[in-house]
Amino acid sequence: MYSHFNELKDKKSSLESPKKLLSIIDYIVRSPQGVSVADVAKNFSMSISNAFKYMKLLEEYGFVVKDQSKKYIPGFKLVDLGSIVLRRVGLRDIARPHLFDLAAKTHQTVNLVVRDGDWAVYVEKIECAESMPLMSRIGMQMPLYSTSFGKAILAWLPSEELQEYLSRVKLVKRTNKTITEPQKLVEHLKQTRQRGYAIDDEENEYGVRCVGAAILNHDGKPVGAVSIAGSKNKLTAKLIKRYASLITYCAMEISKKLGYKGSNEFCPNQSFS
Amino acid sequence: MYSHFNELKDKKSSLESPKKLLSIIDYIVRSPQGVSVADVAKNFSMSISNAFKYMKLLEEYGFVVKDQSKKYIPGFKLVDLGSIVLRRVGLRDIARPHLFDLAAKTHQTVNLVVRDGDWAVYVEKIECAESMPLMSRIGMQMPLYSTSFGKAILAWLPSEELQEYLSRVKLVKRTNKTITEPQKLVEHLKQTRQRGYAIDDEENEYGVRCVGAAILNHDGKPVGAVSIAGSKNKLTAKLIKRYASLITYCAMEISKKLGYKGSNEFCPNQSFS
DNA sequence: AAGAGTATTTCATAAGGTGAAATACACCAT
DNA sequence: ATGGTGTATTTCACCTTATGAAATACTCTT
Repeated sequence: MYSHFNELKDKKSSLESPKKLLSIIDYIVRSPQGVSVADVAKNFSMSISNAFKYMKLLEEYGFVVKDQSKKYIPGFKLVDLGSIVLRRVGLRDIARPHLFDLAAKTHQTVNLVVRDGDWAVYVEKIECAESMPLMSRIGMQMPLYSTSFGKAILAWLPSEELQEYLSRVKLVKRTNKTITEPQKLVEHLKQTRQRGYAIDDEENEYGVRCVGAAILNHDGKPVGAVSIAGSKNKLTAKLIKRYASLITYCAMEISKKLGYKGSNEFCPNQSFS
Repeated sequence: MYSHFNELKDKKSSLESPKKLLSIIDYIVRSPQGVSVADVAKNFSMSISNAFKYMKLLEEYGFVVKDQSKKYIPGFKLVDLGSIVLRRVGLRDIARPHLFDLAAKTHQTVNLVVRDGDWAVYVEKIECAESMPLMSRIGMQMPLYSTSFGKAILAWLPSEELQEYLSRVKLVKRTNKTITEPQKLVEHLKQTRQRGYAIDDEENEYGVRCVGAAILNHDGKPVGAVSIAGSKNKLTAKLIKRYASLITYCAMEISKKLGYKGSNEFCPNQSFS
C-alpha cells in the first residue's frame, strides 16, 4: 500500500476520489519505472476497472502518458504547471543574475530558496561543471533549522516569530551534527546574526558544507536566502570566509532590489539588536 | 466558466469529481492574482460549500496555500512534482554541459526539447543576460511543424512516420510565415535535412528567428533537438550560418553520447536518403 | 493454438459528492 | 462599539456517481 495515501486516509467521507487521484499522481511521479493499471489497483486497494478509469482520466489531462512498454509514466503536464508556478516567484527573476555572478566567482553550486511556512523551498539551483552532485532539487523543501539558508532566515526573524517556530517545529536529527536543542539553536542563531551569514557543517547531509545569507524585503523580513554548497573537503574554513563575504554581498544586493533599506531601524522587532 | 473544464465535460459520469479537481488545479495555476473559494464556486458552477472542500483538499496536499490576503495561490507541490518528472529525462543531464557551451559561445537563448508525440516539449532553457526575453518556458509544448527544433525532428523522421504525422496534424498558421501546406512542408524538410539544420524565420512568434538541430538516438531516431533563439534583427543570415555549424556540432555530440553511430547506414527508413 | 496476464466495457448498488441552510468569521462604515 | 456585508466553514439529508464483479477484448508467451 502506498503510504502517503494511508496517512491521510483517516479523514473519511470528504472528497475521497479526488483525494485518491492526488495520491495516485504522487505515486506515479515517484515510480521510476512506470506503473500499470494493476499496480495502481494493488497499491490503492481498488478494483482494476476503477484504477483504469483513474489512469484514463490522468491520461486525458496529460498527467500521464504510456511509454513503449505500455506502462504509465508521468507526462509533461506537471512540468508545465510547476514551471508556471515557479514563474510567479518574482524573487527568482530578480536574484538570477546575482546568482550567476556568485556561481562564476565560486565555481560551486549556488541555491536560491524562499520561505514557505516552516520550510525553505529551492526555487533556483545553479550547478557548475566542477561542483559536486547534490540531492537538492528545485521545488524540494528543506527544514529551516538545519540548513544554512534556513538558519539565515531564522536568524533574521523577529524573536517572537522564532519562538513560535520553535514551539511548532520538532528539531529532528538529520545527521549527528544537526542542532536539536532549541536553546542551542537560539544561541547559534544569535552568533549567525552577529556574523552576518549562516553555516551548515554537515547538519543535513554528510560530506556537505554550506554558507547561507538571508534576503530581506522592504520591511526587513527574511523572505528567502542564498546559499553556496560544496564538499566538506573543499570548503575549508578559509574558503568559507571568502565565500561568506561574497554571499553576504550578493544577498544584500538582492535585498536592496526588493526595497530593503540596508539598516536596522526599519525592523524594530529583531531578535538580537 | 472556466473553458478547459467545459471542453472535457461532455464525457459524463466517469470520475466527475476527480476531473473537476484537475480542472481546478489548472485554474488556480493560471490565475495570477490568486483565487477565493467563491471564485472557484463561480467558475465551476458549484456550491461554495463544495468548492471549499476542494480547496481544503488541495491545501492539505500542498497544491495550494493561502497568501496574505487569504486568497489561494499555488503551493510548491507542483514545482516539486514537475521537477521530479523533469529529472527522469535522461537526455537533459547528458545535454546540459553542451548547452552551456553553446550559450557561452553564442550569448543567445539555448533550448533543449524532447519529442512528446506530435509535440516538442522544452526541458531546458538557458538564458543569457543579453538574450531577448521569450515566452518559452520549461514544460511548455510547441508544434513540430512550425518550430526550428520541431522541423529538425520531422526532417529526420522516416518518411512513413512523417506522412502519418501530416495526416494526423492540421497545420495551423501561428504567424503569416508559418508553412501550412503539407507539400510545401515536406519540400522544406527535405532542404532542412540536406542542409543539416532547421530554421524558423518568424513562423511561431513575430520578431524571433531560431536555428535547430535534431538529436538522434542509437538507432538514428530523432528523440529531441537543440535550438538557438534570437531576435530577427540580430540573427542575420551570416550569423545563422555561424550558429548553424555550432548547433549541428553540439547536437551531434549529444547524439553520440546517446549511442548514435554518426552515419546513415543504421537508419534505412529515412525520408530523404 | 492455447493459456496467462493485462486492458476495457458494462452495469447494479452503495458509498460519498452535493447544495441548502445555519454558523462563524473578518472587514468596513457608521 | 454596532450593524452590515461579504466570505469562510460546518452540518446534514438526498441522490448523483464512484465502485467492484463479471464479462469481453486484447496482448503477449509458450
